[in-house]
This record gives sequence, C-alpha cells and structure tokens, in this order.
Amino acid sequence: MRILVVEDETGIANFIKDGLEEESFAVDTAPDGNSGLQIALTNEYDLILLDWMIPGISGIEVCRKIRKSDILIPIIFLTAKDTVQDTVFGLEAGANDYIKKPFEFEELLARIRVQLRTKEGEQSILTFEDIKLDLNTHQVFKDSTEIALTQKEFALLEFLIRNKNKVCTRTRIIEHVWDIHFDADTSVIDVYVNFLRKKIDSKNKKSFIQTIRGVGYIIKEE
Amino acid sequence: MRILVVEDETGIANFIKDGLEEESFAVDTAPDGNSGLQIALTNEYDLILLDWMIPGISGIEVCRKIRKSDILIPIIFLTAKDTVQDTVFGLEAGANDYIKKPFEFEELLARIRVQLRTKEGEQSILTFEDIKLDLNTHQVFKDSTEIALTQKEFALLEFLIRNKNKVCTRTRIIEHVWDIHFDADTSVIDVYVNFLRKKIDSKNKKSFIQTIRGVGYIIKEE
DNA sequence: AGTAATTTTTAGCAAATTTTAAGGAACAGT
DNA sequence: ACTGTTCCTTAAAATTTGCTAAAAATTACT
Repeated sequence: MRILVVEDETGIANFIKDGLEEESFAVDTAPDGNSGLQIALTNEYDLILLDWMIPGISGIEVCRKIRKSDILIPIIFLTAKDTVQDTVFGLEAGANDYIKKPFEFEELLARIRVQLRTKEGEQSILTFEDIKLDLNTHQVFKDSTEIALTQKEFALLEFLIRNKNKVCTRTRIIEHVWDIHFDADTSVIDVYVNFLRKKIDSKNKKSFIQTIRGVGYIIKEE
Repeated sequence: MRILVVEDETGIANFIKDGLEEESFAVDTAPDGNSGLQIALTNEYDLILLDWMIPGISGIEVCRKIRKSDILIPIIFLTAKDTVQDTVFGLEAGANDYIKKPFEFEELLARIRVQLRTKEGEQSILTFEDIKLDLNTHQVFKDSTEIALTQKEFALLEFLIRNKNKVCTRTRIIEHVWDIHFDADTSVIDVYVNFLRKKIDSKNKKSFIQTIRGVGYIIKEE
C-alpha cells in the first residue's frame, strides 16, 4: 500500500515515513502544496496525508484540486487547527478524515487503517486459503505455523492477497509496493515472487502465486 | 466506570460531570462532605474526586473515613492548596493522587485513567516465562534472583512484556517508553535492547528479545 | 562542587535485506 | 525445430539496518 505524505516540516515527515514503513507501507513525501499536488496527480496512491499549513498552495486547495480530478482515494488532513469551522472546510473540500497535531502515531495508524479498510471492506487480518496475514502484528502464518518474511516480502504478499482473484500487473505492483524512487525496468518483482514461493509454497504442488505471461501475477482461490 | 465527584461549587462540579460523561463515565455529584461520605459508603464507585475545601466535614476527613471502612477505590484530591505539607496530609489520609485547581480537563482525565488502570488494570506483577516484573516495587526477577534495572530499562521491558507476542515497532516504542513524538533518528532503542539482553539473557540461548528487521522487536513465548 | 550512575549519542563493524545482473528454462508463434 | 520473448533462478553487489562498545551528556547523590 502506497501513501503520500505532504508535509513541510521534514522532522515530522520523516517520522511519519519511518513509522509507516515499519508497517510496510511504501511512502513518498512532498514538502509543499505544488509538488504534492503534482505527485498526487501523476502517481497511484492508496492514501494521502495532507498537512493543512504548507508552503505554496494550501492543503485544502490541494485537496479540492485532487477531488476535481476525480481521484477518490482517501485523504486525511494533518492539522494544528481544530475549530469546528476548519473541520467543516476540510470535509467539504473532500477529505475523509482529519487528525490534530500533535498526534500519537498509533492514532494516525488506526485512522489510516480505517480508511483503507472501508475502502476495501477488509479487516486487519488478511487470509488466502491456509495463509494468514496479520497486519497489526506483522506475522504470517501458514496452517498456523509462522513464516518469517522481510519487509518487502510482506508488502508484496499483502498486495497480492488484497487483490486476490485479480491479475496484478507488474506496473501496478511496482506502483503500490515500491515507492517513487524506482525505475520501471527491473526484475525485483520476479525475484521477490521467487522468495515468496520458496518460503510459502507447499512441496509437490503448483505455486500459490500463478504467473500470467506477459501480464503479471495472480493468486486465486479455486 | 462510575465516578463520584464531591465538590460544592456547582460550576466546577458540572464542568467535570459533563466532561467525564462525554468520555462515557457515569458521574454522580455530591455538594458537601456529609452527603459525599454518605453516598460513597453506600454505593460502589470506581473512583472518587474529592475537593479539599467543602462544607461540612473536610475532604481530608471524608477520605480518612472512607479508608477506615476498608474501601480501597482510588481517590483523587482536587485542591487549591499545593504546599508539600498539604500533599503529605492528603496522601497520608489515603488519597492516591491530587490535582491542583485550576486544572486542564485533559490532565484530570489522564490522572483518572492512570488510577483506573492500576486499580482495575491487570495485576501489579507482569510475567514472561521465568521473568517477573513487579510494578509496585519496580523489581525484576529471573528465576527468583533479582536483576537490577534502571528506570528506562524497566520501562522498556515493561512495554515489551505488556505487548508480548506482538511486534513492537520502533515508532511505538519511542512513543510509549520515551514519549518522543517527532524524532526519527536515534538509536537509543538498540542500545537499551542491548542492555536488557546483557542483563537478562541466559547464556548459550538465543535472546528473549527477538528483532524483526525493519520493523522492531518482539518477545514471544513458544 | 564532585562523584557516580544513568541516559543518549556516535561510530565502526557485522549481518540481513534489497537490488542488479546474467545464464538458462519455459513458452508462443512461426 | 528455430527464434525471440518472458520468466525463473542464482549469485553477487549495493544498501540498509542493527549490534556493540565507548565517549559524551545528563541526572542524581553525597
């Protein structure tokens, strides 16, 4: 899951970025309204965190413009203001939620999860056949035995399971699991699919990740 | 959770009542010492907020009498006085905490939560395998031999044990144990994990604190 | 104030993860 | 069967992350 953080204070931006990466999100940051808007419009994010007071065009303007482009992804405002008036503005501009600074990281995370959940109607435990993936504890189980995965492995598996029964193209995978600093022509995906297969596949069965030649990968239930 | 507020100034009493009700506590009020004591002795509350200066018998008297009846629920004094002497009196009379007027409602709430936690909250001894952690005396035992820990070491261990079997991300640890909210680049956590390992690990065994690369730490039972 | 204990920072090293690269296998079309 | 493409697999390079020790800073104690 890929998240854009539009925030000018680099301290806060990095804090959020690191924290979210620990939760295996792919995170990009933008320091001001203009670049934030620019990046938001040219990339596919699953959620945007938007500071209210940023250089260039304001957060609320950015939000309006994103909505005008018919991009419906969840937007959460980060704001020092907390009057009813401001909240109304924010929600009218098309935000889905807002959180007052300073906030506990866990609260931010909870709100992010709520937005991503309602969007996809899922819980904090994803499952596929005998595989269980706990987003909160970062654990992966197959038949109730735990399997140790690295960050990227976890993120990739999460993406595939969230999109089970749908083909995931290489482009979409790169866009949602890796962040913006990444060249399109790479074979990391192959390598990571291979990692997952080695760690999770049952012996003597065909892999749970199927390859769709020329397109991408899919995991699907019978 | 049910709270009794003994306070004669109706303005303050209502302010507290309304605020606490918004936090979904059930709140009763009493305007003076006699009725306060009466109600306290004949009902089951989870916590009592007691003003020092009230008509009839003083707050401190009420506190003493409640304690004499072997009622151990948390009592928090509300007081305009703040000399050391008065605090000592209050705590000797059996109060658990006190708060100076005027106070921020948030602070009151925080103190209430602390009291309810230690009371209602889990026992005062946490355990993990052969490690015992006494929250009252701040002692740590491994196989009944005591291990001396510093404040921070203790706090970190407590956090990890409270969250046993769950991954504790660096962000959560830094927020809860250090109370740092926006400072990403520090490696205190590593250092303290190392301290704990040195002091507590058994030789020739893998550490009781496991690291999850890129995410954080976990202690888990087999 | 001076000393000891605790906490935090720093930095070099070690280890794990992530990425790149390349040869070979599988596949589709002819 | 030949050819070009796509994918798999492995190995090694590059990078990141964590470990550890020791110095520096802060706090507590005498």
